[in-house]
Amino acid sequence: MAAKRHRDAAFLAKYRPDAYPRPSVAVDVVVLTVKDGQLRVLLVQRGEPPFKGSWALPGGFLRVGPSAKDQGEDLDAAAARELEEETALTRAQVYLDQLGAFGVAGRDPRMRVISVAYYALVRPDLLPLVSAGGDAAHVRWSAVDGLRELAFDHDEIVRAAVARVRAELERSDIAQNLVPETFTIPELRAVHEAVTGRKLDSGNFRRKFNRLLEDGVIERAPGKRATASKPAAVYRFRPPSPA
Amino acid sequence: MAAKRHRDAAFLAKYRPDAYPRPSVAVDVVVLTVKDGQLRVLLVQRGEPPFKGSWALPGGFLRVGPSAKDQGEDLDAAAARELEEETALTRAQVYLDQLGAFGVAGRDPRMRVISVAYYALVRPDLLPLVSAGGDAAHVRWSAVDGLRELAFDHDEIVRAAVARVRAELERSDIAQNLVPETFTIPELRAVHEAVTGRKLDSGNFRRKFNRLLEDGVIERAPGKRATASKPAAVYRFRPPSPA
DNA sequence: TCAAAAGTGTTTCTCGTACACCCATGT
DNA sequence: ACATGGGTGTACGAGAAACACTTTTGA
Repeated sequence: MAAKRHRDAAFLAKYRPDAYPRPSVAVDVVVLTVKDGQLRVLLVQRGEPPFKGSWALPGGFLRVGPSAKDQGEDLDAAAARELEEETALTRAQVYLDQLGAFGVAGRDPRMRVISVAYYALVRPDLLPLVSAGGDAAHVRWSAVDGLRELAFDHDEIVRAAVARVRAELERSDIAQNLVPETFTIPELRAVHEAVTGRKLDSGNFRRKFNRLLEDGVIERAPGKRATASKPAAVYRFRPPSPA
Repeated sequence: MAAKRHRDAAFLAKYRPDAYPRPSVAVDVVVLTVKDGQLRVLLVQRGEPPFKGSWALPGGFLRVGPSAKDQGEDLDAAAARELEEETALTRAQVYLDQLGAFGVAGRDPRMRVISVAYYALVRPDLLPLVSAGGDAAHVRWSAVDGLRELAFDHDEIVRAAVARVRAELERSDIAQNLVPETFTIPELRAVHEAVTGRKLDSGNFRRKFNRLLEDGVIERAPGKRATASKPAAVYRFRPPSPA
């Protein structure tokens, strides 16, 4: 054991990273929205091997600069770029955050690839912009449950993203990135129901909502909205105050 | 905008990842423990440029195989290896989980490096094994607050790890990775206090502890422990039942 | 007028927080 | 004997959950 440690230390001292093979680094984005009362993920059909014809997450390789001075784009920028290429949505329009790195050896049959996954939340009123992007035939909003046969380990990445969003929903205000600018209480509730997959008591949800109102997180917006029955009051998330 | 998208699409179609520069991928480990009532992180002093002489997280480059068939070690394995090289602690002895990827361009002056950060929790009774590892002169357990002048962006990584552990502590049982096999209620409370940085009410903590007892997460261990005052009962986390 | 969904009220339980207090022990 | 810290009891408030009920509308 001590001998092994010694070998490792010796190895490290001599280790010259530029003399050894490097992995490729990809950035994949789990683009999520709520559509038809369901949490859905944006998938694109691959036109190239490997996994040609399979559905996969939008993504691509990180662009690395040629020199120490020009090291290329940031990871965040790469995620925003991939998002914009596939959906015509800019970073300012969506919530975008890193999920983690997925790098099991063999996950890409061509070569070693480390994928840094991001997740994005798209408000449903922006959905038309997405379709306007590329060719709709190879893009699809798929329900997040029971996904199979995705390229690479992308189903695992989607599962991780969904778990993350569910956890985040309970502790923060990310729900605002899944409703239009203005919304009614039942609409916000529908988002929570879609994400968690559970029916919520309307009365209890209203009380929680009222706490957000009192705390100033949410404010009344002008007007009412016609619904299937009684019209509902319209609200908006209060924009972050310019400190 | 549409024109830009088109250029990007054309670029992508022709993009041959192996023809473009790749980043190096490093794995850094935030090794945490509770020592002297404080949450502390393991730092090593760099013996090589860049940042020679500065304190940094233990870490190193991911070993990538030479071919599509042999793609090298998994990210998790690399983290476990780095941990063992620096501390002589094996993966089975500590809690080890991924934190995320840190890849801002320019974070390493030599070349583009994406660092996949992990965090590890070390029980204090294993601390002697750590010092037994490398040369103690270049290893240090530093308090996590107010860290400055770390190499690269390692202070940012430590901050992220601490935030993660604090959040995790409230929702899971990771505290068990920061106490010895058997422990008293006040000892576990001291861990919570060290991690959160707040004094906790001993009575309230005891009630929360009792819930864990009732839920079978924790069980009584034989014996008592002598303390500065009244001896305290000894407990242990119940090992996960072999399903 | 009837169903659907908005909106209100009430009750119960759990949990976090604050705080007063008793008890066993080492010094 | 007394300070220290283990261990117990109580009380309040916030919030989750379950559920009964009224009100307003479109069909």
